[in-house]
Formats: sequence, structure tokens, C-alpha cells
Amino acid sequence: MPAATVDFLTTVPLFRSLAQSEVVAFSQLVREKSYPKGSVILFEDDPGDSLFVVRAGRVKVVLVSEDGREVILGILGVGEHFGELSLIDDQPRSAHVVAMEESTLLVLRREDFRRRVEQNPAVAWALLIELSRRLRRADEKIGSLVLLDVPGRIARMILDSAAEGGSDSIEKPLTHQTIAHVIGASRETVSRAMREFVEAGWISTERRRIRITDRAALEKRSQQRL
Amino acid sequence: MPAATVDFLTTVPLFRSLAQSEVVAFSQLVREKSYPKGSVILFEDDPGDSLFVVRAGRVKVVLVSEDGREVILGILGVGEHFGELSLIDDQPRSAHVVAMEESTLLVLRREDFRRRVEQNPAVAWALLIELSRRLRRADEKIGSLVLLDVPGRIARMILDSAAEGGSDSIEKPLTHQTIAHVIGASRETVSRAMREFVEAGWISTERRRIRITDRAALEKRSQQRL
DNA sequence: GACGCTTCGTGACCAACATCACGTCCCCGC
DNA sequence: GCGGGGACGTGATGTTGGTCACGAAGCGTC
Repeated sequence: MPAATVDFLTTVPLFRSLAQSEVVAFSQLVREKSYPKGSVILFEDDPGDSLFVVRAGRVKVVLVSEDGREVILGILGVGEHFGELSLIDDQPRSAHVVAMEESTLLVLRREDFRRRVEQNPAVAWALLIELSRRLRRADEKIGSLVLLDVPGRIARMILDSAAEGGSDSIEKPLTHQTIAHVIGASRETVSRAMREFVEAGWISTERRRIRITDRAALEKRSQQRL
Repeated sequence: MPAATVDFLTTVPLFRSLAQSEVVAFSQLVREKSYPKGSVILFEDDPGDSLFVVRAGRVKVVLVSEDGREVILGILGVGEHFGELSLIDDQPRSAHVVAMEESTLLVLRREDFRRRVEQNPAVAWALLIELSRRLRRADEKIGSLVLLDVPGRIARMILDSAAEGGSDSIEKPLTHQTIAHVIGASRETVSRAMREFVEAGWISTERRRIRITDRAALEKRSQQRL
């Protein structure tokens, strides 16, 4: 296994707190696999026996209704991971995961994962912290779905994305369709709401980029329904 | 600390996998506290430093919007616990918790909790399993908020409640108002939808009880939007 | 058994969004 | 440079479900 993998793993939050030797141990257990854009990495209800770490590309976690409408539960980029739930509780996968671009993933099998977790409490603790973070986010999302109108949810999403990026401009070229799936709205409504934000001078949209020009207004809008 | 507390703790999933001696250790660290109906046990954004186990009564976990509307993220009964997130990741509380009835809780302080978790991997593992369960539920809830209409969400909630109880009758006297807060709808809409279910012969409502009379129909309704 | 409080039933009205149906633009590959 | 597919803009129309405004039952309390 190339040293590049070790270097990469040390940048992943889940493994960051580990000793170098421990990371090396992990790096020898993973297998690298790549998926073309649009391919399904795992299906809801499958029995799951591996954990995936995004090495390159971007994937979306989705639920799909009988008539084909979809919700995006999360979008994971480089360094993020998914699939640990099934390893922890032995339940089937709770959602589909689809590659949004050509992506390469590191795959870790259940037995290897479990053995390492049991031998190293630091991993268990890191996992607890990560699950806590996700639970908070999920609860927030439930709150925004119920308490906020569509523009409010978009405002919040823009602020969240900017927070991740660390600045007030967002590079990710998420399509309106994708945003719609994330916040639970239609593509058209997203288009209209974003135009209003631009007209109000709260954001500006360049080619492949959204820039926040009035953070205070966005924050206010993301907290109240009109 | 009375032996009753020890007996009770052994029935709590979080502690069930522990050795008797370990449970006794925990029982000596907890403090019992009771809260009148309607009182707020903890506030969102507070720094949190304790874990609570419901010993008697029932509590609700809620988010409240600026204009006072509320969402119920969860309703916890005897044996369930809350507040562990803040102990794990040191972040402020993510929601309010309010006593729905006169309730008594066991309180465990952060330091005591952490020490025990670090010394006993079984507790960490039980916690991981519990957080996984909650995460799955939260994601399901997000899915149902986006993909289902109100009657669909009610159908699903009825089925879920029945599953918890283990039979096809639900004793919990949840008010329509409470159901509305859980599924993100108005009290009136819940009333109307439930009447339709009764008229369709899918459920029957006696005094303090809902009985499922056509599970198949409910299941179907809980999977599609009309 | 009478009061009061909470819960529930129901009609009328209205707003937010989904949906449908286009047209335009942009970008990418050939 | 040209063609084509995906992304975006925008109007018209319909429907779900929220809100308001009542009245009628339950149910616990004195």
C-alpha cells in the first residue's frame, strides 16, 4: 500500500487522533476502488459489511420514494466516510449511496474495522464524536424542514456550505436540482428563491461560484418564516 | 443508593451489556431528580454536563422557532436517556427537553460518565449502537418529511408506535396536537386525517387507545403520496 | 354534579409550493 | 464552429395543508 494512502488517512478526522503506527495498520487493510459518475455504490436494505472513505470525488446519500422522487441526506467529499452504521449495529444499509462524479473510495471490511476499534479506544471515541456531529446535523435538518419555508432553508444551506468552506464564497457547483433534493423542494422554487436573494443583494452568483454579500440578511432569513 | 436503582439500570439498554458490578458502580454515581409536568429540564444552547435517564414519566425533545412553533424530535419514556451528545463532543445542547408529565430522572455527571466509558469499552460500544439507531431514525424522519404527505406520515407514525409497543394497539394517549408537532403538521390536519383513517376502517379509536384494524392498508399508505 | 381546562371536530379562506410547459443559455465534445 | 444535452428562467395553474374561528365533548377537581 503506497505511502500516499497513509498520508491521506492521517488527514481524515476519524483517524486523525491515532498514532502513526495505527494509521499504517489501517492503511494495510483498505482496498481502493473507483466508481464512475452516477454509479450506485451501495443500495438501501443491502446487508452491509464495509466502511468507505472518499479518497477522490464526491458521493451523495439518498432516499428514493416509490414514485422516484429523491431526498439527499448528505453529500460527502474527500476525507468523509460512510457505511459505518451497518458495521456498528449489523442492520441493513439505511440509504443508497451514489457517485456524483467519478470517485475513488477506500474500502474497509467489517472484521478488520471491528478488530481495530476494539483494540483502540481512540477510534471508538472518534466514531462517537462523528456520530454525534451527524445526529446534531440530522436534527437541525428536521427542524429546518418543519420550521422554515423554502427560502429559509436555502439561506441556511448557503450559510452551512460557506461555513464548511471557511470563507464567504462557495466553490461547489451544486446544481439547483441538487439543492432542491437536499432541502426538499422543487427545482423551480429553488431557482426563483435564489434569484430573489440575488436581487435583494444578499448573494451574487458568478460562473461556478456563489458569494455571500450580506451575511446578516441571510442569517436573519434563515431563522424565520415570512 | 437503593437496590431498586441497580435493578432499574440493568433494564436500560445502555447498561444492559454490563457486568453487575459495573452497574452497581454506575448506580452510585447517579443522582435522582424530579420535574413537574411542563418544566424545562434543559435548554438548547446551554453548555451541557450531564446525562439523563428517564426513571419515571415521559419527556419530549423539542426545537422551537423564533415565533414559537415547535417540532418534537423525540419522545422518551422510561429507560430511555438523553443528553449524551454534549458529554461526547463538548458542544452545547442541541434542543430543549421538557417533561410531558411529572417525571423523575437519574442524572449522571460528565466526569463520572467519561471515566466509566473509558474504562469500559462495552459502554462505548453500547453508545455507538444507540447513536446508530437514532441516526437511522432521524434519517427516516427526514425522508418521511420530504417524501410523504401528512396522512402518509401519520400512518407511518402509527405503525412505528405500534412496533414499539409490540402489538397492534397503542396505549399512549398522545394528543393530536402532540402528533402534529412530531410529524410537522397542524393539529387540524391531524384530526381530519385520523378521521379518514377511521372511516376507511384502517384504525379504530377507543377512549385512550388506537387499534390498528388494517395494517396492510396503513403500510401501503405510509409509502406513497397520493 | 357543576365548573373549568384541555382536547377534538369542522367549515371557510388563503398562501406556499408543486407541477406543467415552454424557451433560453451554457458548455462540452466532435 | 456546430450540434446536443443538461442546467436554468419563468409564467400559468392546481392542490395541499396552514390558519382562523368557532362549538362541542371529555375529564379532572372541588
